[in-house]
Amino acid sequence: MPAKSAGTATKRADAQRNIAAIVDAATTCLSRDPSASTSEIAKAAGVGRVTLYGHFPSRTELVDAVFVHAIERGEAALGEVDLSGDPRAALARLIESSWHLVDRFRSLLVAAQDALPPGRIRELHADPMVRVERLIERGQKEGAFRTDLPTSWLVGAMHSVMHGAADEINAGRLTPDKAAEYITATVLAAFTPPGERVPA
Amino acid sequence: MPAKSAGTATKRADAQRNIAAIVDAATTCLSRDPSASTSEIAKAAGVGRVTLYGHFPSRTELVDAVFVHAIERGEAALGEVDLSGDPRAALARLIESSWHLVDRFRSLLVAAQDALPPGRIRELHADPMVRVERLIERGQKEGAFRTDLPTSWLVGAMHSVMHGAADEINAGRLTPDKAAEYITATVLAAFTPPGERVPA
DNA sequence: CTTAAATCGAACAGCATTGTTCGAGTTATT
DNA sequence: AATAACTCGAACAATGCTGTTCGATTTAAG
Repeated sequence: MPAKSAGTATKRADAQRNIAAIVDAATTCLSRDPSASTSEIAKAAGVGRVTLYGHFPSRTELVDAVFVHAIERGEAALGEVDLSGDPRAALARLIESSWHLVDRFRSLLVAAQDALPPGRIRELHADPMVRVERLIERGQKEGAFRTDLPTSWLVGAMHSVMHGAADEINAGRLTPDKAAEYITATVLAAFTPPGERVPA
Repeated sequence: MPAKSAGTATKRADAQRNIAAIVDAATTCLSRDPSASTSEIAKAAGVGRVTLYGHFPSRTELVDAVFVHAIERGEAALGEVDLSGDPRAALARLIESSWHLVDRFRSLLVAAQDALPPGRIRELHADPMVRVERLIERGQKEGAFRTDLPTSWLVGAMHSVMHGAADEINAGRLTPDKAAEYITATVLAAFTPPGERVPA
């Protein structure tokens, strides 16, 4: 009787291991090629294609699971960032952490964009978004960040610059070690209220 | 005898019309869906699929032709922008013009990215890029723009913000009429040298 | 040790795409 | 009006993907 307690259909140990292997393999495969096929992913996971479909009813649901997993890992990392104190310093710390996530998972975002139904991505991005938004709002209230542009725009601008940095690295015009520094300098300047001096 | 002068294989008038119609239709189709099929494009052009392949040997070459055409139109528009005088004002004018192009052709860029061989896009973007780069370099020499970040990074950052604006519009968080204003405010602040005041 | 769960590869059906071929019909050009 | 260029739709082959079914085999769990 596989049902230990009511409702929870307990999977066998090897099944759980394979599921984890598939999600892991899918993460790396989709990060390399957003349109990676299920064959490719199954092979990378060291598993038959049938097994994959045994655990995920469709490619779409697999991509969804991978995306959810990535978001969770991101949330965990971002949750440990100290967002107190001077908003500018806090933003610098947040960028430092966020940047690595964006760089690592941006191709995966592309995969999600043309596999998942519209709106699903923003639904999953909502929580991580809030963290950034809160910090920016606090900075605006304290006069550290400009208020002549909407908070949502500033969030988007920060996102855009990070994505742009990933592109620059891909194009070979930027080295990964300098990225965080450039992003921070650019965003801090962009957030400075008109009439105020840009921090050095 | 269709050969009027040596070498130039003169196409018949209706053929020329159809080619133009195909490129036009492809532009709008690929702008809506970067993975639009040749059937879709042919139908939109009011032309048989065979005719399309009669003029373009492969889907790839059609995408290339569309992209080249778009770049040419863009170059023409940007060539009329006055880039003299205060670098900040000139940049604002350049953004105003560039923005519309980015907004109109960004999906087409996606189509090009996964249809054209790597490097081809940057090859075609080289000329338009120079225009922006020159202006930023002048601004840097005159002390209007920061010099603690590479020119190529600043170019990329401007590009990223414009692309981000297009995303915001797509997501319904931004209206097209405010976009140029937001972009300009953000980029001008981002370009301000550390220690200097952000222009109002 | 017994049983149920999980695995495997091969093979199938279905779908969409690209690019080509054919023959018959239409239209611009001179 | 004669000719060559052009167009059309239908049909074809080749490819690659998704998702499913089959029967045989391995493996975890009580």
